[in-house]
Amino acid sequence: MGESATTPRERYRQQVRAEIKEKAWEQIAAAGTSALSLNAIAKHMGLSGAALYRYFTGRDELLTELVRDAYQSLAGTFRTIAERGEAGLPALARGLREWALADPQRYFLVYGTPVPGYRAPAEVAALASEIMGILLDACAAIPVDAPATPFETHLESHREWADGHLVPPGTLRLAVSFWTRLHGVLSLELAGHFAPMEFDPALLYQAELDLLSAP
Amino acid sequence: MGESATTPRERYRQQVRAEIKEKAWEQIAAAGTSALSLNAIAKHMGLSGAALYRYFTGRDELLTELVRDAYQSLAGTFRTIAERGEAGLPALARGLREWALADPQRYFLVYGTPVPGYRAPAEVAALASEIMGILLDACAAIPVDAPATPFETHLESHREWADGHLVPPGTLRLAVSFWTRLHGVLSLELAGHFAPMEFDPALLYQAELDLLSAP
DNA sequence: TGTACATCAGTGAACGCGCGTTCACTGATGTAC
DNA sequence: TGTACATCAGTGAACGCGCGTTCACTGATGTAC
Repeated sequence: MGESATTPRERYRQQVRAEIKEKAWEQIAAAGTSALSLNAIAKHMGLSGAALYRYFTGRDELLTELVRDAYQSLAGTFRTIAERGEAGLPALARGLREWALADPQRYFLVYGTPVPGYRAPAEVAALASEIMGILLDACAAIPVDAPATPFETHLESHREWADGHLVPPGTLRLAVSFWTRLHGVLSLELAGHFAPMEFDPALLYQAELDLLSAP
Repeated sequence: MGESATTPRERYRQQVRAEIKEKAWEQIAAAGTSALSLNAIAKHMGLSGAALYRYFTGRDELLTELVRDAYQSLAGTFRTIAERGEAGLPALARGLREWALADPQRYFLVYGTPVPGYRAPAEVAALASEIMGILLDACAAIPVDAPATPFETHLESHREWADGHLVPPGTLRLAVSFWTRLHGVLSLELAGHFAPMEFDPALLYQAELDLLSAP
């Protein structure tokens, strides 16, 4: 329902498009983003390579859509948490971690090594901004001290990017630290850098979260 | 000197090998690791593609050597700082940042998105371990509290990886946090995720460093 | 309900490309006497 | 110092491969009357 207005043909189209993307994710998971190939996807689906051009104008459009979907997925996760009213930092942190672990390659498509030439689709900036906005709102509920460090002082004159969110520098710093610290743990964990050490990354993640607002 | 025993031919060989690697880095910087190609390197050097097989058994060996060089470069940076006797955390942090900014793609080769199938050369584990060792030694100079958080308690029974370094859990946690927090800032910065916000990442980096040992 | 036409998913052959890699070879550089 | 031989850097052609992409086409599915 809600899609009942679409014709069967259009429904079929969307189904195949979805299946193409699904196979694309499988391929990325198996051999990385650079191994993404329309021909290989087609073969996996029992189609000729040319058939996919009915659904995507080319490899670039597919990749761009995957990136967009990845951002949308993370933004959706945050939005859902916020709408449930449980938008504290712990809830967002848990959501972020679950989202990352559910599909590491999706995480890397958003936060991983950038391909030097690649330009993300415009829509992505808005989604990234929404994610930051939800995080800022959650941070605004936490009391912060007056600006003390040089960075916080610096933020006083560099916070136009937080437009619409009337938050003090301490709050901005909290949001940024939330982001960088949790990302630091997640990316090293997902890249396998903790493997030689036997500790549980989940506990480290929690510890970093706990130290955020209780300095 | 020290290499004066090598024949001119051997010297030439090493020179060409070095030039190949140089061009390889340029190529990686320009279009990412996945774009690394022996033929393209050869063309840039005015050689036929086949000529490079005198210097590397294939693309894989070249890539593996670049990875090894990257690790060696970071380990060397840390080692030099430690040998100078200025092995405090601020010195290591500064060294890490300079190393990362000097060549972002080299940084990403070490800490970036892993290629699902790829296995790092064995030598790399030893270098990673040396890096961690130097960091642990620096952290050992800083007084820490008795284990308080679940993560620190957990570390008491999971610290065999720090063998040879007789450090308390609080020290291990400090080293791990140093690593993850600074990496969090660096990787987001180098990937361009701070671009929309106008603040200076260097100040954030410094702030994260300052908050490490003064919780 | 049946026929005539339009739409559109998918095919298969073809294109040019750059890749990694092998191989028999040429010619310059070094070594032994 | 000069000659005979071995070493080795680099060539150029060739291999098979998979890639992205285009194009004229077939045949099934939907639409209009």
